[in-house]
Amino acid sequence: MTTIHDVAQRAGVSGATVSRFFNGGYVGAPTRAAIEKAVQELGYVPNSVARALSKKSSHVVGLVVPSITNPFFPELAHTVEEECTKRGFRLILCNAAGSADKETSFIETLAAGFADGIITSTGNCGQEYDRIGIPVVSVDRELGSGAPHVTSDNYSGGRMAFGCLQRAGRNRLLFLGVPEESTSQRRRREGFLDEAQRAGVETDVLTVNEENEYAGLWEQTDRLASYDGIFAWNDIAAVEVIRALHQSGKRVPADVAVIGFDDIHISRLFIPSISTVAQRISEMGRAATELLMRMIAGERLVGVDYLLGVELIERETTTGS
Amino acid sequence: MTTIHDVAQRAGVSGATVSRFFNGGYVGAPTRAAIEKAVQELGYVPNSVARALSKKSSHVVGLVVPSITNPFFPELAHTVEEECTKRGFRLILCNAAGSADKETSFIETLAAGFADGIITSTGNCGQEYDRIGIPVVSVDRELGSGAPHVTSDNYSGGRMAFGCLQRAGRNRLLFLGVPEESTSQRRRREGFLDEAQRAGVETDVLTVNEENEYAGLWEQTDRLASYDGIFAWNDIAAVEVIRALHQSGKRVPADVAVIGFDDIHISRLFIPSISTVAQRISEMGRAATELLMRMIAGERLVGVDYLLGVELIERETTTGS
DNA sequence: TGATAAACTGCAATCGATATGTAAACGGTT
DNA sequence: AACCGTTTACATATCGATTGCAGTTTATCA
Repeated sequence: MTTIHDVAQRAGVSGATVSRFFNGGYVGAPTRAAIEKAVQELGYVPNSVARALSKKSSHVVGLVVPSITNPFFPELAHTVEEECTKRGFRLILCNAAGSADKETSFIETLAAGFADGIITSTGNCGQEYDRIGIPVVSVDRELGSGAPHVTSDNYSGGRMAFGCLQRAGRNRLLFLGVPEESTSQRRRREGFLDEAQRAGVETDVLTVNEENEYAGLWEQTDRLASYDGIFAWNDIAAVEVIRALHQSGKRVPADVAVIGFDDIHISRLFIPSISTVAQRISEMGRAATELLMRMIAGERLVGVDYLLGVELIERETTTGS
Repeated sequence: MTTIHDVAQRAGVSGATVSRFFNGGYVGAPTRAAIEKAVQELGYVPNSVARALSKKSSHVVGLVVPSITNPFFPELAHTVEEECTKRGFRLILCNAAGSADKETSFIETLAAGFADGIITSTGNCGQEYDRIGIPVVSVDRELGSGAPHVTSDNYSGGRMAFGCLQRAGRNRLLFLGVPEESTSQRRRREGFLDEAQRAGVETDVLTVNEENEYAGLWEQTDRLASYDGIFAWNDIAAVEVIRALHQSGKRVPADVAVIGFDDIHISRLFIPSISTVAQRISEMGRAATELLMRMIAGERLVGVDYLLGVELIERETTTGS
């Protein structure tokens, strides 16, 4: 590995001068030329680790996600990435894959100079985020800590989902979620159940482990088929449940109406197209990035949270035939 | 930020001893206890950047992907992640998002101490990888460089796809790809076309920009409907084309049979389920990680490439109905 | 008991880059 | 010739941790 000193030696100057060459500072024209030549010849690239250690800043943002196979997070990552790039930051993605250990390990690594800030959509390690000392913004989930968060109005979304199924004339309803309940899921469930209660409709709750792509769902097809309306806590779960119903001979939406949450890309493509409560994913990414950038710039943001509206999108899985 | 010296001071020992405490070395029992206590009280976490600079190793692997919205890459990332974790490495994901600039920037950052090795599935910057001086393995695509690569037998896969469509009695065939042709796509196309020629079946080629989720596809529905068999170069493209056909009133597979490539999770779930040439994604991740680990351990691997077999999976989009 | 090895600990150099303080050289003024 | 502000460049300390070397203490064995 060629270092700044190799370049300095070759150009006949000191390391400090080479450093200034890269970071803007007084460097005379002939010296500049000599350094350029040396850099060229040696193929020198500044060592970002050493630079990060010295500057205590890396122009890198870390995005921690709980899953990478649920397309919601890649879609979110995509917009965050764009926003970061626009501002001259690079984004690196860390998949905690549901493990709190991995998450902690990522947080610590990122905080120790690898990244200038963290955007997280995992909520397992709330207290960790408090003591790491670099800016943190959470998106989609709320941390216990004082970090700003950007979330959708999940509660209203849950209510909308109920309304949609009700208008489709369904009254044997099921909420389908996962056992480890995030704040997002809780709100969606509560909105759904509150509205159902108000309307006097009884509703069941079923949780299925999402490990192994909701494999557990396939052992429950009989039970699923005993409802005529299902609210899946996200679109991926909706896809799985529609497939399971289809497999067991039930028709969607004729026999069972299904509505999801998120509005990931596949929901529009699926046949039948999937009704869902749309989160404004790109807006979430944009808002989270903006908050983080302000914090990195030195603003102290506490209790500055975004609550984004959601939108009911009625497609084929709830609208008759 | 608390440093090793804060801990040392509080525990009444030298920094070196604290370092040894963390890295395994001679530390007496009472000293050990004192350090443990100090670490506890201060909430000290070793700074990974400083550690990486000193040790010239970070136990981090970077995975560079060309896209994150095509689930193939998240699925690949998932298996690579597992393999890395198993070996005590962390994986960070870098999405080049089709931009060679971003890719270069990631490579340089990763190479300059952030990562001990790189697994890449982007082929835009072949020559970059040669001069960075850390181990590189490519997967799914081939770099121009001497880096080991792990690829599927795309050529055979293309032939299988043709065979499948032929057995379904189709003879007005289309290959659907993207304009920026990767080595993978080229092989698939060549296998498909060679076999078609051998069988005396004429075949068209259509490329559609995948930006904006294949938006261009929707302007070509008439053309698509003029074929009775389509080989999409990957499953996501297959999903899009099936949706476009469905939208324009064509039936799959009755009117047009469609086969994809990859066997991502959604292919099995889609209705109709999508026929595809399966890549052994987890095997690819495993092989790539293993090669990289051997290189990190010091082995010089040149010309050591894996060519993994593919498997035809006939589902509903090609098998009558 | 004395010799020798093993266990333990600290000092200081090092990783590669940045930043501060210092100083030389510039043409021009007094 | 002393002084000016400005530009240019170097020496050196620093970031936070690791590591070789050396020194001290404790354990082991003849």
